Amino acid sequence: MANIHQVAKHAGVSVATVSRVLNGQNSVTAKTRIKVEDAIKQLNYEPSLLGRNLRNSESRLLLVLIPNISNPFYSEIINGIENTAIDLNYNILLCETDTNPDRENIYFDLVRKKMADGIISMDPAVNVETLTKLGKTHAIIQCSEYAVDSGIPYVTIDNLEAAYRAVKHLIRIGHTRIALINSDQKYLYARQRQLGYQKALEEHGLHMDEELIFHTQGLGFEYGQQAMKKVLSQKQRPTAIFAVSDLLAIGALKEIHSHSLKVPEDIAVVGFDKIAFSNMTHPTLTTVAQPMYQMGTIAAKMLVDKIQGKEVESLILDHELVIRESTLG
Amino acid sequence: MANIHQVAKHAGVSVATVSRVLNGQNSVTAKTRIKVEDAIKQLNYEPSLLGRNLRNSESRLLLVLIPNISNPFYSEIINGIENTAIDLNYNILLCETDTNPDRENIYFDLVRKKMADGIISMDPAVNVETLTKLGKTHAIIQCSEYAVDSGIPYVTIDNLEAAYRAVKHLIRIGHTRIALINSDQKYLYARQRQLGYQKALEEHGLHMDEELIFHTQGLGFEYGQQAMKKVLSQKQRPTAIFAVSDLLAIGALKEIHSHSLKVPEDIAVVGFDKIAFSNMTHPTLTTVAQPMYQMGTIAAKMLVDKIQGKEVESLILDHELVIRESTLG
DNA sequence: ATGAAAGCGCTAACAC
DNA sequence: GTGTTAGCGCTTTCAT
Repeated sequence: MANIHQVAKHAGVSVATVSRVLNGQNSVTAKTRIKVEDAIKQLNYEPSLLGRNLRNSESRLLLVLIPNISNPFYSEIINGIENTAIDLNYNILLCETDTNPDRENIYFDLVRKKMADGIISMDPAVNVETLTKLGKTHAIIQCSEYAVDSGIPYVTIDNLEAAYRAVKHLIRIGHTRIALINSDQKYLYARQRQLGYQKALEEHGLHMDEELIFHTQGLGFEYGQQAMKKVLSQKQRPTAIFAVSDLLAIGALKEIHSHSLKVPEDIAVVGFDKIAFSNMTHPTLTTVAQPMYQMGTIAAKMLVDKIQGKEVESLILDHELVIRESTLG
Repeated sequence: MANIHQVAKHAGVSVATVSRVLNGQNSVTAKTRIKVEDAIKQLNYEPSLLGRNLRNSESRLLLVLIPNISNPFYSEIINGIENTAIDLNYNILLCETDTNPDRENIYFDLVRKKMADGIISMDPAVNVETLTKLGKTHAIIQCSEYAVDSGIPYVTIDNLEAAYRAVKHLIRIGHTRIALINSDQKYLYARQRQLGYQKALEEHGLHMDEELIFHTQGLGFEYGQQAMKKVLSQKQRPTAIFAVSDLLAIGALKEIHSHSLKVPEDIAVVGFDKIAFSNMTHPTLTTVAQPMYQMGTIAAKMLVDKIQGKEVESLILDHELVIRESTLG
């Protein structure tokens, strides 16, 4: 593997000139440029990013912290991040935290040790103090979930409003006994969506029955299924379910079916996120669409801006209620 | 941000000694070590990986090339890769190729330019020649899919045998008219699974009807749905479907339902991969379990071995037919 | 337009 | 056990 010195020697120029050619500076004669390019080709030279990055004090790597890679909600976001990163000549270091502080700390070290230029965090609650502190000295953006007073810019949607509209839809089509399948209250979105649920009920003079609120221990469908089991064991069964994620809603759907009940005839179901699979269930799932791809795109742009020292403002994106079969009739 | 020199100065020792402390060498007096550690703490020093990596001519990054991040089949594999990488003190650079040669080339450059120490490729067919060539000079492992004569080690399963068993199961429970929903034949696994399908039919003296073989243009469920539409438009409807992936099978399921047909009563369905969703469908999906997590684990180990110059052997892992509701009765 | 040389932050060979 | 120093491969300032 040749280095820049050998190229310079072979081309009969100085390393500075080679570097100029490499970086497309126009202060090089066409003739000299040709010589250098020939040498590069002949020696099969590839400039080392290790050298360049050290010199430039940057890694051109963005750390993406994601709780769980298997959750399809994040796939779309990552898509947006990656495409934007590529455009801006960055690459992403995808890191799964499993909501584990130790794990997250390993990844934080990458930015502390200059192996990453900044962080997009999607699970800031894991380690709020550390994140907040790190945010003072390093470029960080929060995406979807955010720690409110971390002072770190975020991009997200209005979860309260979105949940409010979802539940209002259920009320509008005649439901009065609506269960909430929520995840752990440690998540900001969980608290916000619950507030939206309450707001809708109150606004329509419906009694908010604590017995109709179920909290899951995890985010996978199996937890939706478990929760639904509890819902169905109630003496007075609700006629509708609002689940705070499609995954939970799909688990609920499964459980409803296994009791030979029909959706939406016996029970209507609304999910949240509009993951691809929500359109493949039987029946298809009414859900709240989040602009996942766009959110990723924006988070990446914000982060690169931040890295470059620009001012960055938090952003709240639009959502949309998508009515499908699970709430028909 | 302090550097090693400032730490050395502050501690009253040389940079070499600081480096020794940093790397846990035991040739340092306890007293000296303390001094250094104090200085590190006081200065809030974090060693730069940029410097270290340049010096060591390594990046400690593994490039993971994946066709599509939204496909849940890969999520589990990536999980295995990442956990193993962390254990071995590496990190992963996750890159989505979208089966696009240009895109892949951008990523190949990362390893050519020393920003990654090796590659785990999951879609080697995109760019076989380039990959083969790169494999001569760089550490590469193929995972799941592989280019047969690239000479690059791989870890996978026996796709022919797995498909053979899946179809045999359908035959055993009485089906004689079995359609194949296959993806593009450009994929090795698609060709291998089709051979397994044929083998099972032949072995039972069943006629292989070309009209029962359907090729999709893509891998998402919408393509399974499309294919199923064609299947159902046949004059003589098959009684069973073997789809080469769960995603396709789930799309097929959807289409079957929308024709008010019942699975497995009217049509039995078998998928492939055992993705998490395959247990959430209605009915649950009979499928072939691939050891995705283990495959990722092994691929990562193989790659690190290769990077360290060790000999690496290709590996074929076990699979398992998981019989669920979609083929009951 | 080009070259010489310093230096990014680190490790390790060598000397004591 | 510790220090001195070269050098990993690059970019950039300052000369010329």
